[in-house]
Amino acid sequence: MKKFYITTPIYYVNDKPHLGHSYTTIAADILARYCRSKNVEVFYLTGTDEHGSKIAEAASKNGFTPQEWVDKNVEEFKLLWERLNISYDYFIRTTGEKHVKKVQEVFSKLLKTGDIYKGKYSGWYCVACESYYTDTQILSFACPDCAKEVWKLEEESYFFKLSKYQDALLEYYEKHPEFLQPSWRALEMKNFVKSGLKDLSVSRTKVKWGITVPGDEAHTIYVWFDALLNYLSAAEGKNIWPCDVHFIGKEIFKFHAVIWSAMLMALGEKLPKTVFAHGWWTVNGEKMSKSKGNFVNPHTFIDNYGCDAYRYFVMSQIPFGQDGDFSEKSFFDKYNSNLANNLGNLISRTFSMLEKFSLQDIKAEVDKESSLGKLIVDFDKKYSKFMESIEFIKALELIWEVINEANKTIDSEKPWNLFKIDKVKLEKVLKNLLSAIEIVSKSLSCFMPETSEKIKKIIMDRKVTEPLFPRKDGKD
RNA sequence: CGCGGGGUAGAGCAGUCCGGUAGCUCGUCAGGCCCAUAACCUGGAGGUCGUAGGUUCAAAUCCUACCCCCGCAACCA
Repeated sequence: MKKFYITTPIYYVNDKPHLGHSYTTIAADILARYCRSKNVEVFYLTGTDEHGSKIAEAASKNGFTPQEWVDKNVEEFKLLWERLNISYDYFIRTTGEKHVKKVQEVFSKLLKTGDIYKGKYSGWYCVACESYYTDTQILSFACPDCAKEVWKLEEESYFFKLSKYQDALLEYYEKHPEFLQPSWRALEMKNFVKSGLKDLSVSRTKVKWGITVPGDEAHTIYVWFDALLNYLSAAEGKNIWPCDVHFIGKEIFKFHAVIWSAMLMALGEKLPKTVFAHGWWTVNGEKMSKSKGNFVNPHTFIDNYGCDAYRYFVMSQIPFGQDGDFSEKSFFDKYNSNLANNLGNLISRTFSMLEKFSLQDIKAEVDKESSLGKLIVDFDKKYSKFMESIEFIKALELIWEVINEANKTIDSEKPWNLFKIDKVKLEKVLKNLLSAIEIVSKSLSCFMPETSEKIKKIIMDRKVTEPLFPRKDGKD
């Protein structure tokens, strides 16, 4: 049996899960479900990143130990994934014993091979923000975040020999065009690597909440070095490395395309087959940010519209990879027009006709001569192509093409007239519609699992008991 | 000359590689239908395709210059 290993990033537990987190996780879920539907054995990994100074800070501010704090916050993520019907196979936490051990093991190994060495890190340090900044980030000796004075400091640090892998990385990108996607984003990464890589500081003396460097208690391991290794530690013993797809947001593309890849090279491990960086959401045209407090809380939309409507909206609103905008207005419009009117109403009218014309016993059968039938015949091939090239929006458009054509067919064939004049034709038309609905239900199972099940049940019962997506009123 | 993405109807986007009647969704207007969740179907209105030049019989599409928006520019996941 083929195996497929897919991951989301591990999310930093200090934030509550928002639109961005849910987007990546839903996308990965859709691909995972698609693969399972093709009888591929899937390992879908998600989890949380639980180390770092910000977490320690927040914990103490709230009167918790860091561990208590992350234990509490991780539940927020698990709850949301449950509500969104996320079918992950394993949830990794970087404070887990197995992961910690793996990270220290890797660190020791690279120390031994010389890919990690002890050196001196120097940079501009802001006492208030407790972090370092580079020359380019500093404007006239002021911290770019809080504008306070910064000081040139130097401290002992372990470094990863990132520079050593510059040429190997470029060669790898060249030989594996499918590795970094979308390709236009890959160009950015290539240019970045070409511009020259510096060795990466992978330990901190000022951060206490982290995995300690084996044999050197004064240092903790840099959170990214720790976090990236989750993909490897979670897979240990499962014989599924290399990973097939890392789904990530564009803001962390570099960490995956460059640092993670170099780490794997240093370890002698294979690189993942694909790293796919999706775009960012704006909200009502504005960037999501803490200062604006405009993070979209998925729960609000799940409460009002349901889990599947939410999954549908985020996938249908923008092509996967590009940036896009989230607004309640567009959510509302899409819900009504695509889900309630097109899909929901198609199901309603079809099954009410079956009942009205006493044709509940007929079986689905494609009329290959009809334009609807032609769509159905070509469907699987096109659908698979879009899913496999991670063009989710195109797969959805294809499904809606069938839905719209089915609605058109009803209008042009006028079954209510056929009922009076041509019962043979009537059956033919309705059988064709049934096969359209079957294929819609089947192909929607990755995107909207609950809805897909509901439609299946409607097909079985030959009866709609309640609307799939009740139309919403009250918004302009 | 740091790197990259983008500027096409009221909104959101496709089309640009491989020039040839400017297309889709939503909204809007008119008509149709009556099976259906006031849903569905058909048609109309609405764009000098960021600006200025150039190549060509023909440019949203190719070339040149410029303007505007948005990311990235490594130690905050």
